Amino acid sequence: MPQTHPDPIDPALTGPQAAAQLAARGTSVAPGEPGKPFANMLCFSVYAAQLAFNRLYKQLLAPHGLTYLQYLVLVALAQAEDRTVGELGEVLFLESNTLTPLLKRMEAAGLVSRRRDSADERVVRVALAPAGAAVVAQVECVPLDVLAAIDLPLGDLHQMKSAIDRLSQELRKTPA
Amino acid sequence: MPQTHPDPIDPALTGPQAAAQLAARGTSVAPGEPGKPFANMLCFSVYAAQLAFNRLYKQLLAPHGLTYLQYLVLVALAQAEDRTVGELGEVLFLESNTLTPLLKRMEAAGLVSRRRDSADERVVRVALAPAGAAVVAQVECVPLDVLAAIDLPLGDLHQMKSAIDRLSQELRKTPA
DNA sequence: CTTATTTAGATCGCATACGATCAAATCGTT
DNA sequence: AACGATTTGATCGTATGCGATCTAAATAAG
Repeated sequence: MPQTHPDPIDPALTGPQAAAQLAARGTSVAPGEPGKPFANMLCFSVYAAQLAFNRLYKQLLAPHGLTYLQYLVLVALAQAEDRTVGELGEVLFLESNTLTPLLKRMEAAGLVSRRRDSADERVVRVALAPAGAAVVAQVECVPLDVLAAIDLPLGDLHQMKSAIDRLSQELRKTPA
Repeated sequence: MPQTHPDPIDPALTGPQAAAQLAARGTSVAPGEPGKPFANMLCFSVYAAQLAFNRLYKQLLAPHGLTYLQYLVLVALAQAEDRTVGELGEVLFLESNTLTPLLKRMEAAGLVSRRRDSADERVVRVALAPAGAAVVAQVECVPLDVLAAIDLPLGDLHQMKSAIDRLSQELRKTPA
């Protein structure tokens, strides 16, 4: 059966794409090349780096049944008796609309426990469950493996982290 | 009706979360504080920066009916006659499983056109549609607005971008 | 004490991302 | 021509993120 491709792309407006060649110097910090559309966009560099980090972590965490965000939650919980959903949101820069479904999945997987605070029934306290603590121990070496995969001087990484954190702070100032 | 909270958190394993205090020095490049679980994780800094960028761009792009990724696609298409799905994937570091639904939504919105290559029917060529070109013109100033919101020296941003790009490259090497 | 306001999570819909799989078209070899 | 392997997108299921809205609990006002 030829000519019946899964997605034939029906009419489709052809359109005069002559309107190209627009500056498009997003978060521009330098003039751009034609082949590399995002060569000047700091935002894209951060975006691409996050994709790369996420993919590398995914490879290392998937065998333990963890996603990167779930790993972050476990790390955050490993350093405290428990944390409320709001406190988790503060350290992760996320809201309950993201955290609640995430924490429910993690609870279903036996990684964390969720409990209403008896003093304030609005508050949900999240803590590491036994299985979660076990997984935390298993993935303890993952960050070092990632670090080992990066062939750059530790000092450079320190500087980079400080710089990115400053940038982050600046970006979080404005939205208000 | 009291005591019937939307999500009561049924049995929930209480669990001895005593297994905390684990090093958890993810992508660690320095010793950590108790209150800041990710103070040493470069990966988290990148993650948080990406969230912050995305939120700021969302504010500026939403009035034009664009998401950040859709904006990136338009920028990429503004600099070329057209691009195949694969070529878009190369510059955006994404695969067809993400791009195809995205491009279909953008086509439905009249932002881009999708066409099978007549020479090779496997290939889909994506180009800027009239409405897409118009939106590109409208959002031309967005990157400068973002840049203006960042109270840091341009030189620092240049350096930061170079450093992040190097990091990105390193991270993309390993997965193979 | 009763009502209005605030606060903490939860819910819903939509838009990314990605692993796994599939279909169609092309290419390479015979 | 024919058939297997490769290439290019598309499809599906799941997990983030987030705007908008909702509920219940706690608090403030009267």
